[in-house]
Amino acid sequence: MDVTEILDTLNTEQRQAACSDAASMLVLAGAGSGKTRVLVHRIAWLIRAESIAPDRILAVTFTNKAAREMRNRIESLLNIPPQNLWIGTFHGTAHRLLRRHAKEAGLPTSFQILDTDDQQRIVRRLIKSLGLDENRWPAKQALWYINAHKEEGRRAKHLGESGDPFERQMQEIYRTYEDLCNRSGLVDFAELLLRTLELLRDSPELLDFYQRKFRHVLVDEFQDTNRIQYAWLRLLTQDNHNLFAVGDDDQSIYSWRGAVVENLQHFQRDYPGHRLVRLEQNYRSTGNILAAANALISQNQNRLGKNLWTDFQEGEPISIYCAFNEVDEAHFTVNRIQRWTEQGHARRDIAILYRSNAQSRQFEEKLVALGIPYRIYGGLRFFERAEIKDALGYVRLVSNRHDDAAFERIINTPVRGIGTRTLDVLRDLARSERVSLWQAMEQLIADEAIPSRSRKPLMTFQWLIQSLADRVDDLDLATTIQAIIEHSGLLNHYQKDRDGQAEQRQENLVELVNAARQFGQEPDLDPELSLMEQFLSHAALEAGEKQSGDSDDCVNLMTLHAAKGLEFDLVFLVGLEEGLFPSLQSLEDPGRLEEERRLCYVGITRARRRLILTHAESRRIYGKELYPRASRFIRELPVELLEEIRLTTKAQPTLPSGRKPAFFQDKPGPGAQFRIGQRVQHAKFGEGVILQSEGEGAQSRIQVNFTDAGCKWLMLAYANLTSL
DNA sequence: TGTTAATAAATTTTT
DNA sequence: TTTATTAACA
Repeated sequence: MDVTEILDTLNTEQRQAACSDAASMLVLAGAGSGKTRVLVHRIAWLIRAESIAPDRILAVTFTNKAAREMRNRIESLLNIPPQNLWIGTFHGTAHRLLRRHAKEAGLPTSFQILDTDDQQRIVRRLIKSLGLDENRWPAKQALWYINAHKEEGRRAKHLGESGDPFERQMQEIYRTYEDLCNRSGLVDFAELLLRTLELLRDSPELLDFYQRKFRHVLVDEFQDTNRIQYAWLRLLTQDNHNLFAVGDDDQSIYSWRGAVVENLQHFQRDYPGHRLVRLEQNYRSTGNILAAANALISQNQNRLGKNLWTDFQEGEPISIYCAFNEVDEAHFTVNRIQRWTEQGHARRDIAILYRSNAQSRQFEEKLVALGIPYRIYGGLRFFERAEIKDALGYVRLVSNRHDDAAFERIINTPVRGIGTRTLDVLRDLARSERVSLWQAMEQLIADEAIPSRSRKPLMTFQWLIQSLADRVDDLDLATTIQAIIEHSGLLNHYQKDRDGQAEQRQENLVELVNAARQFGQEPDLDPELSLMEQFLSHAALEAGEKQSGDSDDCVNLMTLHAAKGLEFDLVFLVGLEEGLFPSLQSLEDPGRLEEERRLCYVGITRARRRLILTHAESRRIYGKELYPRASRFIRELPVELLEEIRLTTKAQPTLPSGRKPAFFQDKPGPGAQFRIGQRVQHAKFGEGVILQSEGEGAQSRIQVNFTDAGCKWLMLAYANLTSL
């Protein structure tokens, strides 16, 4: 087999990594250094040069998208689809193992996956049923508690006795939640991972089998792994240490979600004899952009260390625009976008990156006003939409009557006269008898213990689900879902236009049937499992596209987190202000601040050719006017790389030193006596010193260095300064 | 049972 | 400011 083509296109370091003969390998892959390339070529190398059977390679990623891309690229590199190659997300792979070994894992074969929304509903309801005050015990907090413990591998039974009443209460919630999930056959995202870890750990035969099976394990985005994921990788590679990890500590931006960057160090400790390769040549950005990124990230402590370089030109300087407020910021940005596209550049190569989703609105408004197509990343995804989840709720209950999450969701959707009181009785009964809500309902109906006014709708519901199950028995997946949507009354329910979304919702339901039909044609389905179950799992694990592609050539708007892994010719990094980016919550904590800085690093390194940073002097946040200082991240960039953009109406005449601009000296009114060096008082900013001025008349602006608020450019006309 | 008024909360989100 | 959730109401 000719393997040169696998190696030809790689640089020295990439090649070292791809065809290494060391068991374990840690690849520190800087932004834009070709990390996916290395992974793909490594797999190709293993198959072609080392004759490893594809089914003995496991490659794990974090997102479905990354997994898909890797699969596609391997296919095109090898020219054939590598059969039985295990490429998938951590959760997808865990799910696959749990389905295969449900019994050993202590799960019913028909277990269902809870997404975050389902999980929160369950916890909220559970807190209620424990008779707790929802204000004192917010579901969100309990959710966080549960997930954090699961991500650390701790079950409720592992938690020690505590004298702390808060801790005790949380433990009880956790215990009850675990109990309920077990009874209903429900598995949340964290549970998928933890369960799989326990499965392998507690079953020596299985562990042995998979250790032998997977001769090579490869991981993408290794810096994002949490404790469970790392423990799981270690377990699988315990005997041969064949772990190939690719990551970048400088792009670790998910520690708040349980990612443990230290896993990079743990790797070095736990895999003695590993080889370490740094990929530092960047194939994406101009020299200036990389210099800025390097300078910024060098401010962080405890890095493994890495310096990006490129063969490309220096390129243009990095621009900074200081806007008056968030409206001006959007105005400026969108004007620049228009200018750029008029020069013949594609919109799809432009991105506006912000710290928080709330910032998108201003930009949207301006884009709409100028008729520039755009796309926002990060809305509801297809399988997360209410109507879709309702429909799937019926499907779930039909296939597993004990699925309490599904039961809760659809018991009164569409409304069928089952009110809160009846539900409370049901929940109490279910809890005290330790049965599912469905069983509680059956019991309640049988006992005739409730008034017939509440009993009747329950019976109707029971009959409905039963009849759906009968009707659907021998139908295929798509027809089943179609039938369920029609006969459950959901379609009818969503025909009523309450919020102008009726049409969209109905379309989505039709689309769901299409999706189900298409799903039946998928090539890599497991013939051992029912199609329905696989479809439901698919819906939970891969929530679908964020948005249907309305137009191909769109300006991209997204958060910095969402931008990781993407690249654009022109990038606007907006809202660079203290308290916004870095975020308010991170200002006090050096660790969190470093993560913000890494986030900024990620943002900068998204840009291929041109990077424009903006910040505003005044910004409305939650209805309050704030006057934030420019972000420290701007100050951390080398001045020589930067170019400040000023929108002056007229060119400023160069004046002999000592002379001040005329308007500055004899402008009538309260501003008359302002001059450079003058101490002034501002209503919001307090005292400061005038540094310089620019512009004429109504456009004239002055720069004032305030004692407390820092340096600001102000419109002289609105600044309302008094001299001191 | 659906509407409305009040109230609270408000980063980031791969699965 | 916006948004979601809940309590009150007709």
